[in-house]
Amino acid sequence: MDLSTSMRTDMCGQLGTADVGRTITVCGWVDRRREHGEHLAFIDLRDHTGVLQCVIDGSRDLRSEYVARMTGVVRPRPEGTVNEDLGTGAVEVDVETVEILSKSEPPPFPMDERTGVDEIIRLRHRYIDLRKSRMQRNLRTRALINSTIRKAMERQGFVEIETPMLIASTPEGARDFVVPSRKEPGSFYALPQSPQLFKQLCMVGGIDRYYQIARCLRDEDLRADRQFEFMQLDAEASFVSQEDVFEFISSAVADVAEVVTGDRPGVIPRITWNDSMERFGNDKPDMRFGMELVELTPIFEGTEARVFQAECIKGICLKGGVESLSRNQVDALVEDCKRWGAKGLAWMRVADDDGSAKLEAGVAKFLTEAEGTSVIQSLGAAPGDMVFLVADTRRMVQRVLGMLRLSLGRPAVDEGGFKFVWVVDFPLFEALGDDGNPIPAHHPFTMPHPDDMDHFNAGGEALHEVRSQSYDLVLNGWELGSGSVRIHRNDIQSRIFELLGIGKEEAQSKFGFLLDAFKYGAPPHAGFAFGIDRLTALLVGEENIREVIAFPKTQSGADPLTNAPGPLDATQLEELGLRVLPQAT
RNA sequence: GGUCCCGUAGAUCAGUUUGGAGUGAUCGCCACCCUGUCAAGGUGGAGGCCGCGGGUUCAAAUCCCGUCGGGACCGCCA
Repeated sequence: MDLSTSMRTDMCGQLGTADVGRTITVCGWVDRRREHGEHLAFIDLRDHTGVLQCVIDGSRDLRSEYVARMTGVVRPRPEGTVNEDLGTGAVEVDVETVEILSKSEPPPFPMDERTGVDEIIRLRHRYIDLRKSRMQRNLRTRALINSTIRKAMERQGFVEIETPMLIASTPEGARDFVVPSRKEPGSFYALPQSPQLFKQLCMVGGIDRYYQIARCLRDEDLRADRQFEFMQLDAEASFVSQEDVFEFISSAVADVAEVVTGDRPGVIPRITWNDSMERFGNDKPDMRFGMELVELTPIFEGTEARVFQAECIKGICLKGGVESLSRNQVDALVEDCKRWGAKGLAWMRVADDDGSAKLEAGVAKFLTEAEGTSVIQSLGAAPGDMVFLVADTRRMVQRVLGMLRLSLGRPAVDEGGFKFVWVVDFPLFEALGDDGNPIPAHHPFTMPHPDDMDHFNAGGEALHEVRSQSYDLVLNGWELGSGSVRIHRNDIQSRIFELLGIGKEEAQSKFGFLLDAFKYGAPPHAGFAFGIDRLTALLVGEENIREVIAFPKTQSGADPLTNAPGPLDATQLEELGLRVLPQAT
C-alpha cells in the first residue's frame, strides 16, 4: 500500500534493492544509532513497517526515539555488510538531509524486543509500548479481524445496527456499570452488558439479520481473559434455527482464522454439554490434548475401599508421569485438588510387573487386584504412567479432575493449533437456587429444546432433564461466546418466568419493553455473540487479552496511564445530586 | 470475599533459604575516543527510601506483622 504523504515518499520497512538509485524521504523514530567518530554514523530509523539503516556523514544529535525525517539516495550496501536478519538489510540510505522533528527523553524501558518489561511500566507509557512490533502486530491483526468479520457478516446479509450505550439497568446477570443522570437526579443509566435486548427488538423490527461489533461492559473482577469492557461480534437473525446460526458464525470465524493463520479450519466439531462435562470436566473443553476423564464408577461398585465408596469415580492418566512428576509436585497436586473442593486426590504409579502393568504406591494398597487391573485397562495406562482418581459427587469429580487435567496437560497458548468446538445442548436450568427456584443456565429468554417439552411442561424434578437451545463456541479451552434460540412465544416465556419465580409484575418491570414488543408480532429468532479480544489473543498467541487491547486496565480495574478511576469534584457531584459516603475503615 | 506468586539503579535480574563489613551484574544514560557498524567497539562517570509502615535483634534487602502496587487462579462473570 502507498503510504506516502507530503512529508515522506516511502516507508522505512518497504525499501529494497528495487529502490536503488531513488532519492527518498522517510520519517520515523531513531531505533538505534551506531557512531563511528565524526565522519560516520549509522541510524536505524523505524516506522511501523520496519527498520531502515541510514548512513550519515558527520555527527548529528540523534538519540533513541527522536523523531526524524531523512532524505537521501537508496544504495546497495557494500559487499560483506548485508544484514540478512533485516527486511531492508540489502540496502541503506546515503543521507543528504536530516531534520529532527521531535526530541525524546530516553525511553523508560528498553525498546529492544528481547527483554521482557514489567507490564505496569509498559501500561504507564503505553504510547511508547505501542511502537514495538509486538503491539503493532497485535493491534493490526485485531483490525484485520474486525474488518474480516464485517465482510463475512455483510456477505451473509447482516446489517450493522448501533445500539445505545446508555440504557436501563436490567438486574439479571453481571453487575452493571452505572451512570448517574443529571436531568433526573437519583436516576441512573446502565452501560450495556451486551446489546441482547436491543438486538431482539431489532428482530421484532424486521431487521432480519443484525450484527454489530459491540462494546460490552461488566463490573466483575478482571482476569487474563476478562476486562471491564470488551468487544463482541453480536449477531441475531430471524426465521432461523440453531443450525443456521452455526453456519453464519462458523463462516465468519473460519474467515478470521484463515486470514490470520493462513489455514482455514474445517467443519467445527460439536460436543454436547453433558459429554463435555463427563469427558473434560467443564463446559469449555480444550480439545488440543487428550487426557480425558475416564468413568471408573462401575469398577468400584461394592468396593471394600472406603475412599472409593462414592457416587462417582473418574480418573485421568498422565503418560510418563512417574518420570515427569516429583513427589513434591504430586503432593502439591493433592493440595490443589483439596483447594478445588475434593476430599482428596488418589494417585498411583504404574509399574512394570514382569511385562504387565501394575499399580503401586499411593493408594494402590487399598485396591483389589481386579480393581487395579480394571483401572489400568480403562485408563489405557502403561508402565511409567501416573494415574489420578477422584471419588466424590459427580459434579465435584468433574470439576476437580477437569482442573487437574488442565494443570497437568494444557499446552502453551501458541502450541497445539486451533481447535474450535461447538458445545451444544446446555441444560435449561443450572440448579436449584436458595429460594428453591431453578437458576437459568443462560438467560431467561432461551428456548427449551423441542425434544424436552414434555419434561418442561411436567416441571419438578424433570426440569433438570430439560435441555435448552443454547450453545457456546470454544477455542482451545477459552469460551469465545455463546448464543441461543430465543423464546418468541408468550406462553413459553410466561412459563419460564413462573418457573424462575418471577411474578408478572416483576417481569413487566424488568423486561416489560421486550415483552410488550413481543405482543406485536415477534419472528422466531436466534443469535450469537463472541469475544473479539479473546479470539484475537488466541490467534496471535497471546495468553492475555491485555496484549491485544491498546489501553487495557490492570487486574484491579485501574488505568495506570490516565489514573482512572478518580474522584469527582464537588461541583460535578452536586450537579448529579450525589453524595459520597465516607470510606468504611 | 479467598488462595498463591512477585516488588532491589531508568530497564532486566542476582543477593533473601541460613540476618553480619560498602547491595552487585548486564543493558540503558552522560562525557570523551573511534570511517562499515547493525545487540557496534573502547575509556571514564553518574545513578539505590532494597515498595511503604511497624516489630524482633547488638545488627534487617534478608525474619515476623500490617499495608500499598502488580500478576495467576477460585468465587463471581445470566
